[in-house]
Amino acid sequence: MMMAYYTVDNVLKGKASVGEQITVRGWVRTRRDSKAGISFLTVYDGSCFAALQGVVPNTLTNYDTQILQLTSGCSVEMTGTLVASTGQGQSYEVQVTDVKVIGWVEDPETYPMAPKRHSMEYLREYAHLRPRTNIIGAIARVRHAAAQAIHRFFDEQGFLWVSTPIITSNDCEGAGEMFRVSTLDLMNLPKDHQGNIDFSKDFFGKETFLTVSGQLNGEAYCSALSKIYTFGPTFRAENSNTARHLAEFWMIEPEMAFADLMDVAKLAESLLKYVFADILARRSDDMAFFAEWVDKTCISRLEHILNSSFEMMTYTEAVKQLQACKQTFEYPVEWGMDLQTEHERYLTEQLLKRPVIITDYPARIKAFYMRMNEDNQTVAAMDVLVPGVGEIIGGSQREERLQQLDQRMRDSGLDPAHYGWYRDLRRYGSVPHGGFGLGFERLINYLSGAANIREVIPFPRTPKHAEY
RNA sequence: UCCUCGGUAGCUCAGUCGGUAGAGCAAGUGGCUGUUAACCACUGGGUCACAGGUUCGAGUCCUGUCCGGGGAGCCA
Repeated sequence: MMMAYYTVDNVLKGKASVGEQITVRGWVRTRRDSKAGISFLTVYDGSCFAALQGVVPNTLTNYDTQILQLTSGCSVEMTGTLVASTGQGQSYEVQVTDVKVIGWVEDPETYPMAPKRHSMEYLREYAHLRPRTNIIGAIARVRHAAAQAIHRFFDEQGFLWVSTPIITSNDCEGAGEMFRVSTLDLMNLPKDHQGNIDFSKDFFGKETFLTVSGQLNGEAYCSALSKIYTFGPTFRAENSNTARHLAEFWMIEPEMAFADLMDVAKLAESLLKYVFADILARRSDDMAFFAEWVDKTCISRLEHILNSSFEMMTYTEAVKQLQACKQTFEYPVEWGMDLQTEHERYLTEQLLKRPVIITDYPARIKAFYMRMNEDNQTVAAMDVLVPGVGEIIGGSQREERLQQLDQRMRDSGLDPAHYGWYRDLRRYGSVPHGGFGLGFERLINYLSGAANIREVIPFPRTPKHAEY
């Protein structure tokens, strides 16, 4: 007989017909025995949130020897006839005629993924087994769907995906500490005449690091192809121990030519809305799970956002609002100071209760490449803040005027001579342009309601943690 | 890195005034059952994070180290 393999998702979506002989392969979620002479075996394969229920009669030859020994986590190949289910909770089930055990769980008592609720902290210690749980599986599917949606959005909008380098010699970007890339022998470092490490002997002949941002390279391609974006890994060697920082994370950085800050803000809003709508439509099963077990509001708040526009507010206006409100803050609010987390939270979570775009920050607290405004005090920068996660996007219109750029570099303590190729972009056919960085994991955090960013990347890298 | 709270069974936790250990879940066995967060009964399961100290006696008090949670800074 021809064996027809199906994923659980395809079976539940009706791609197999009732009465058909089908085979699914996956892992046992639960086994429940009935004295009616049957066992219920639910099998998942990750293709969707739901598991497929098999009804296993005790007449199978391996019923006593194998079926009754199956525990959560065992891998099986289950064959039988697809039927409409008479029980509640599923539309289809399989009248099983054969179960092949592929792999046993050697000791069910100490199998780390017991069929019960585990804490997120516990699951994190088993990063190689946690994708077998409902919640991490759901996050993995949502993460995949969000990445696909982002690529689709940009493609539809005429943006080209540019792969900017992961190893870079761009230093002092002001975006944080960098991881060094080197092949030098740490036990026997080459030294120059002054006794400094001689990096001319290193692999690239100079100091190199893992990228903290693809933006500067992105600007080069934007200055020729008009609309580009990067989507790749990013590395920050900050000693950050929070629920929203990783040492290795993924970032999306669009860059648009002939664009001002308002164009950039509009792009950010339409990108986020596109992804929200897409996830609600395509991963409704996983979102329903999040809404029931993780964050009751995670669906309703996305729907609400889709029906309203983002709030926009200048930094100066935000400072006024914070000073006028009755809330008492640990840190005082004063024009010229960076907004503290408590301030950002108040604005997005209490005052507005939805995403807000803060624009036009004081030049002193922002990076050198952001474009100076007419007032000569603020720059055309923007941060998108969302409830629960905080800053999900940071972006700006870039300084396209060479003189102003050089001045901003010197004011930031940087030597323009070290930025030759970046300055060239302003010397040859410079155009107004801008873009932003979207933290991919922060986006998944917002979508799923997961409280910690370490749950939304498969193998999180944080200070002192690079296992697996 | 700073502040703060914690580390006790496979997991989540309780443990009073310092007197050698408890529950729920999970697991095992049996019962019941077209079940689906199953239910009922019984059983097994402990280097109380680690090292030192105080004490007749430490899960409990003190010191140090390691690890984890929450908050902050850095930012996406």
